[in-house]
Amino acid sequence: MKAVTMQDVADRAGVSPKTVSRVVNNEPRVSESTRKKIEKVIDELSFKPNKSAQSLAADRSLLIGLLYDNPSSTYVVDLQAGVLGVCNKFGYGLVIHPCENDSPELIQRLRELLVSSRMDGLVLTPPMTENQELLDFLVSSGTPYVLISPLDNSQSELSVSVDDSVITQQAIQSLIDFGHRRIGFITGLRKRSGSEMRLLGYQQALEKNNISYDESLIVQGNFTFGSGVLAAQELLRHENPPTAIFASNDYMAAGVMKAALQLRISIPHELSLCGFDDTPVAGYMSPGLTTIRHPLERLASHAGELLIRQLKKHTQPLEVETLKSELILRGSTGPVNNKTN
Amino acid sequence: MKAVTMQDVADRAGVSPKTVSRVVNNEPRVSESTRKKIEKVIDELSFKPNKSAQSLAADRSLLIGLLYDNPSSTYVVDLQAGVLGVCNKFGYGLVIHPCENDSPELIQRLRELLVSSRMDGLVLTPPMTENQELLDFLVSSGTPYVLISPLDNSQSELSVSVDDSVITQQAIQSLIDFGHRRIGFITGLRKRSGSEMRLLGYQQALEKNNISYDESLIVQGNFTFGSGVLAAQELLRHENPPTAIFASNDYMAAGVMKAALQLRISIPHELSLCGFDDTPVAGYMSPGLTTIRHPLERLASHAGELLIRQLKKHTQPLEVETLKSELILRGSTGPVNNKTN
DNA sequence: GGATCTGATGAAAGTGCTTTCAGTGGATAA
DNA sequence: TTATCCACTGAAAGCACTTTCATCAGATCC
Repeated sequence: MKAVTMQDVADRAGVSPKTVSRVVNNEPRVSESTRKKIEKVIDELSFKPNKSAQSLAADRSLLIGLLYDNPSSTYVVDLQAGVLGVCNKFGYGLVIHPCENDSPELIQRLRELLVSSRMDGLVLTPPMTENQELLDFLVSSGTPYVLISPLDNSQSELSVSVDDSVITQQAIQSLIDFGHRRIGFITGLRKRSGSEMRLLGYQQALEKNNISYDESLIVQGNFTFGSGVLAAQELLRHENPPTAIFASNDYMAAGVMKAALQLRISIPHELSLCGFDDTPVAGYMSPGLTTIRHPLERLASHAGELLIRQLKKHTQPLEVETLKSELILRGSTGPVNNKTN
Repeated sequence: MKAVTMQDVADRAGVSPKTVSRVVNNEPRVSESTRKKIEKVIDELSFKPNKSAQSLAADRSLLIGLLYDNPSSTYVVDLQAGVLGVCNKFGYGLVIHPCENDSPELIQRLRELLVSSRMDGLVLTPPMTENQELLDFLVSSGTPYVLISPLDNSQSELSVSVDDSVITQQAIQSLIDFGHRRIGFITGLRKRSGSEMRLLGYQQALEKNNISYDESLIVQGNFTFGSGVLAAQELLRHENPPTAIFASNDYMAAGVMKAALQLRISIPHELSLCGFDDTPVAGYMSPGLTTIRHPLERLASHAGELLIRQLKKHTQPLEVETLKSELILRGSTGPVNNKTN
């Protein structure tokens, strides 16, 4: 089962290896006729270029890296799926790199990875997208990268984003439409722009509906189940408790559900609850959790394609496609229960 | 920032590139003194061999593949973490390959991947571990592989396994110790050996405690939330319903919880519930779900190491370490409620 | 019509490592 | 002592591509 080489193709097509190489790499300066001829032979022999040889000769690895630091495995898997898809499409390999954004060794580790894997470019996800030290390092080392960001960061060609504030506003609006006026908000880690954008969306929705912003309804969480429980307890023991709670992710929402159960507050009759991320938990809770779903896989594939097109020389620029997040309505939200009013 | 080559090291150490290569690859026939000397230079220059060149010259990619087809993303991420760890340790790259075991194109896709990525070996996970056609293909194509299997499949050096039956038996025993005698069992997909092993463990536990096996307490599920709901409904409407239910995974257990809620059956007071896998859901449900945790990451790293040692020429065989699954007790299981008796 | 340009093609020289095979010198055997 | 062996080392030839640069015919120009 000896592998077919470029030389084999060249011989069969009656051209030089260089011309085959031109066709393989989509280079110009090949007459249409010889291109067709060579493509035919490539097909017949089902020739695949040897990646190692390509890398060695061209001094590029045909590898891109995906950096993430996210406790939600569904999030990670969706990202991977997206990037993997484009990688396959363009003949690139994917190097996955789970990391710890807060680790002092982050950059050192990455540097090692960059040396050993020689990745041609990187896709960064939050929170690394906001790690300035990291970004500086990448720029200084000349590593191309693309960000998947929760900001509408249209600043550059370098990022793909969905605006968390827009969809959050929509979710809050849906609660308001159900008649809720006092809506608790559990934040994520405040330093993350995603958290800030969600809070912003909340504020915008209130403003739009002339509901005054009550600081005491905003409780700090840290994206974990436990923090959701605590935050909910605080909110639900409020002297004038909210009739709805928006949690900045599903895990905290699950925490709210637990707290509500403990306090014998029924969802959605006495309390409406909305999460964020549409993790499997959301569907498996009782009642199902109303939540927000980002088109993660497509975001990731978009980011990957952006990166790869930037890396390849002879490619058309990517047409931009608008990606929309979705509000998933389930049983955890509903009309305000009037008996309490 | 020109990269350091083997030649540079050779020059600085006053030896030939070949000797440096010997040191890098841990080959024998190098005197201790020159080995030390070369290692010193490698350190000073922080030389890393160029993977592409290595691959090209030695005709091996230094890549291993991880094949999985599992809806649980935590499962997938744990596996990846395990294999990734070993890969880094041994200077290998990891190619992740989510696939569909039932797809007729599975083998074709894999063949393409094998051609384009030239992976040196594969780690297979269930259900691919039981896909004979796939295994045959791998053997015939001469691709080394290692299995992560739920069978105690000590048949070969080629597999790493934990015996699902043992830990299931333990879980059922714990229910029996709580006084349960009628224990419902929701199976997974029956063709999977993991499912069979779990059922076997259930049967063994009953037998050991002289509890007769009641076929009507066994309901078929398919690992999904929905199937859990249905199975639970069937069990709970049984004329002589079980006081405890074992679901073959957490998702189905979540389904049971939902069904119980609908039927106003309280967990754990009126019904004990045990899941399998210890996914995040288990911790986020109310009450928390008693479940079983496999040491997945370590299984995966073990499998990876087994594979890589097999691939590398100059390595010691791996000492076997016994990996144990764990029963995680949470609020969903408890003593039989005597008021119903 | 000769000079110049241009698009298409190929020859040759890398790319950084491993392989194969040929030494080399000292130790062991006869 | 001489033949044999063995541990250690290196020279040279790849590996399958890409790069650079040269070539060459036909088109374009004045």
